[in-house]
Amino acid sequence: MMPQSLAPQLEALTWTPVDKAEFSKLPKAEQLRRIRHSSAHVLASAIQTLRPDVQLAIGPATATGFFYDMKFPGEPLSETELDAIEKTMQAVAGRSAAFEIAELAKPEAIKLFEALDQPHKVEILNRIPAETVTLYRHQTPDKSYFIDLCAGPHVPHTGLCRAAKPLSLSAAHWHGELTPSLTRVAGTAWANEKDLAKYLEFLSASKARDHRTLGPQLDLFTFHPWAMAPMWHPNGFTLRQTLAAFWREMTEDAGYVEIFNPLLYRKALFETSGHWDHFRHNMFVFKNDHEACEHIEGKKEPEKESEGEADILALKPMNCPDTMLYFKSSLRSYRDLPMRVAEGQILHRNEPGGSIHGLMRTRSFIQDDAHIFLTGEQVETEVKSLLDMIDATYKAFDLEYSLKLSTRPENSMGELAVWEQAEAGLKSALEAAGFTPEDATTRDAPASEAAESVSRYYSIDPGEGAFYGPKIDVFVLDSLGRQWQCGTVQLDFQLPARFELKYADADGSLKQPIVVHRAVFGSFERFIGILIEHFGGLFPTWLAPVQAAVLPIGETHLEYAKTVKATLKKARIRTVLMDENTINYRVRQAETQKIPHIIVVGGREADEQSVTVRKARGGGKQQVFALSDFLAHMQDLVTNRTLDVEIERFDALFRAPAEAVMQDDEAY
RNA sequence: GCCCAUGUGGCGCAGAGGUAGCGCACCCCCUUGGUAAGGGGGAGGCCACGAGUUCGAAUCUCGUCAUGGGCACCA
Repeated sequence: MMPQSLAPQLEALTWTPVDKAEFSKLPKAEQLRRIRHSSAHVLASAIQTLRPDVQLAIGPATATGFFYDMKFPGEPLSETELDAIEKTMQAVAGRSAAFEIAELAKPEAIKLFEALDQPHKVEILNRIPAETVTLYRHQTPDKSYFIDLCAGPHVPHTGLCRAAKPLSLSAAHWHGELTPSLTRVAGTAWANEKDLAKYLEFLSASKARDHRTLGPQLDLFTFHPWAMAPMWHPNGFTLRQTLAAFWREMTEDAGYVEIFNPLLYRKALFETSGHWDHFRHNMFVFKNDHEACEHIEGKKEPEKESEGEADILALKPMNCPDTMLYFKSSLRSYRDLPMRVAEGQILHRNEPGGSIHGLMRTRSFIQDDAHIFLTGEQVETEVKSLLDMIDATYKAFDLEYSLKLSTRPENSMGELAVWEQAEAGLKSALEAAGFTPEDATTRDAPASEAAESVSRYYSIDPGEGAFYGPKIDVFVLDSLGRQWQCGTVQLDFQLPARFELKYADADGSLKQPIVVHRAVFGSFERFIGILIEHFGGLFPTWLAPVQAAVLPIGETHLEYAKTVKATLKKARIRTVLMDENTINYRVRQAETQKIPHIIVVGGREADEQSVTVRKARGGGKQQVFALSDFLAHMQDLVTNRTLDVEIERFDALFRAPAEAVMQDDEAY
C-alpha cells in the first residue's frame, strides 16, 4: 500500500506521539469527539488494508460516530464487506498503536499525496491556505503505517477506538459535484463497549417506534406502490382530523380566515409567482388533453408545437400563488392589515425518488399553511407572535424543537438591500421572542448549564433561505435522531411585487404589502410522523383515534357494556366495544392497539353503574370510577388536550442531530 | 436523481436450480366471570414485475418498479 520509495522521506519526518496525559485531562465530550474522529482513521486504515486502491477524501466525527468518504476506482465497495472491515478495525484497535503527528511543508505534502495516489487529499491541500500541514499516522497489524493528512486532534492510541463499528454505506458527493463519486462508510463509536452496546440497542428499539412500523400496525395508514403518497385509514384520518381541528381553533383564535382553492391551475399562475422558473421540474405538469388516452394507446400522434400555452396545467405545489389571487380579488385597505389567510389544501410535489421517506417526505401532503399580508412596521410584532404560537403549540405536545434562521441563497430573487432588511426584521423578532443567536460559547457550554435554556437559542444557516426571502424554520428530531423541518416562518417581498399586490393606505396612496408564509406543524404528514414516534404510538387521549375500549367480562355483562359505550359515544368519546374471545385476549388486543383507556365491566360494575379502567402502558394499574365521573374525566382530558402520557425520554446523547461535528476543513 | 442493499400469503420471517414453509392476523365451530395470547378445523402465495440462461428458474444474469440506509434536492 505504501510505495517503498517513500519510506525514507516519511521516516525523515519527526513523528511525535499524541500526549496521553493531556488527553486524559480533556472533558469527556471532547475525548469522545476525538475517539470518533480517530475511529474514522481506524476505519480508513482497515479499508486500505482490504482494498489497497482506495482513495480517501474526508473522515469527520459525527454526533454518534464517524464517517469516511472514499473512492474505489475499481470494484465498488459492497455492504457484504462491512463484516470484514469491522474485524480488521478490531485488529487495528487491538494493537493499541500510537497516533503520531508530523509537520510537513505544504508543497512536500502535495508531492507525497500525489505519490500515494490520493487525489482528493491533494485537492484539499491546494485549498488549505497554511504553509505547513500536519500528518497523522498509526501502525496497522501488517506493521505498515496508515498515513493521513489531518488537522487532528486524535486520541493517543488506536486501542481507544475499540468500541467502534461500521454500520452503513452510501454515496456521497465530493464538493458540490453533481454526480456522486464517493462512497461514504459511516459508523458509530463510543468511549467503551458498554456504551456501544447501549447505542446498538437504542437503534433496534427505535425501529419499534419508527412511524413506518407503527403506522400500519396501529392501522393509521399504509403505502401502496401505485399510490404516490400514504393512504390514510380510518384511524389515521381521525388523527389527522383531530389535529386539523386543533389547527383551526388556533388560527381562528389568532384572527385568521380560511379559504378553499382548487388544486389545478394554468401555468401562468406559476410563471407569475416565479415557481415555474425555479421548480417546474418538481411539479406535476401536464397538458389539458382530452385525447391523452389515445396518445398513450398509440392511436393518435401527439401534436407537435400546436399546443396553446393556456393548456399547460400544473397541480399546485404550494398555497402561496393562489392566496395572492385571493388578496387581489378585491381592493384592500390598510385597515385590513395584517390580513391572515389560512389554506390547508392538498399539495403535490414531484420529489426525487430517493428523498421520499415514510410520512416525513411525501409527494402529496397538506400544510397547516397560512399567509399574512402586512406592512413593514407590522413584521416584527407579527413574527414574534408567530414564534409564540409555535412555542405554545410544540409545548402542547411536549416536543423539543430548535430554530434556524436561513439567510439569502445563491439563486435569490430581488434586491440585496431588501434581503438585508428582511433578515434584520426576523432577527429582531427572534430576539423579541426571547431567542438569541447560538454561538460557539453557548454550543459548547456544559449540558447541565445549557439544558434549561437550550430552546432559547437559534442557529443561523447561511444561504439556506428560500429564493424569495429569508426564513425561520422549526426542526424536530425523529426517533433515530434525524432532523426534520416542521414549522416555518418566511418573509416574502417578491410575491407581492410579482402579483402587483396593493392596498390603500390611510392617505389614500396605494402601497405594496409584505407577505409572511407560515406553518406551525409544517405538513400534517410529517408532523404526525414525528408525533407517532414521539408518543411511541400511545397518543394522549385527545389525539388517540380510539379513546376507549369497553370489555365485558362475560356474555351476561354485554348489555351493561353497551350502555357504557353508548354513554361515551354520545359525548363523542371515540369508543369501541370488544366482546369476542376471552377477557385476557381482549385486554391484550386493546393493549397492543394502544387504546389509552381499557374499560372492563362485569357484575360489580353493572350493579354500581361504575367502570374499572386500565390505563394503557400503566403496567396493568386499574382504577374504578362511577360511570358519570369517568365520562366527565374523559371530557376533561379531551377539551383541555391534556398530555396524559408518559413520554419516554431517550438519552440526550442519542438524540443529538446526526450532523458532522467537525467542519470539512478541520477534518481533513 | 445517485451509491449500496433488500423484495417469499395482509404483517413479521425461514428456505432454496427440480415447481414452497412457520408465527400472527383472517374464516368456521366450540369457548367467553376479573385484566397481555382458551381449543379445534379451514382458506390464502404463478416467491415484486419483465426479459434472458437452463431440460427445468421463486432460486442464476440483465432490466424495471418499490422499499431501506445515506448523499444530493427540499418553494
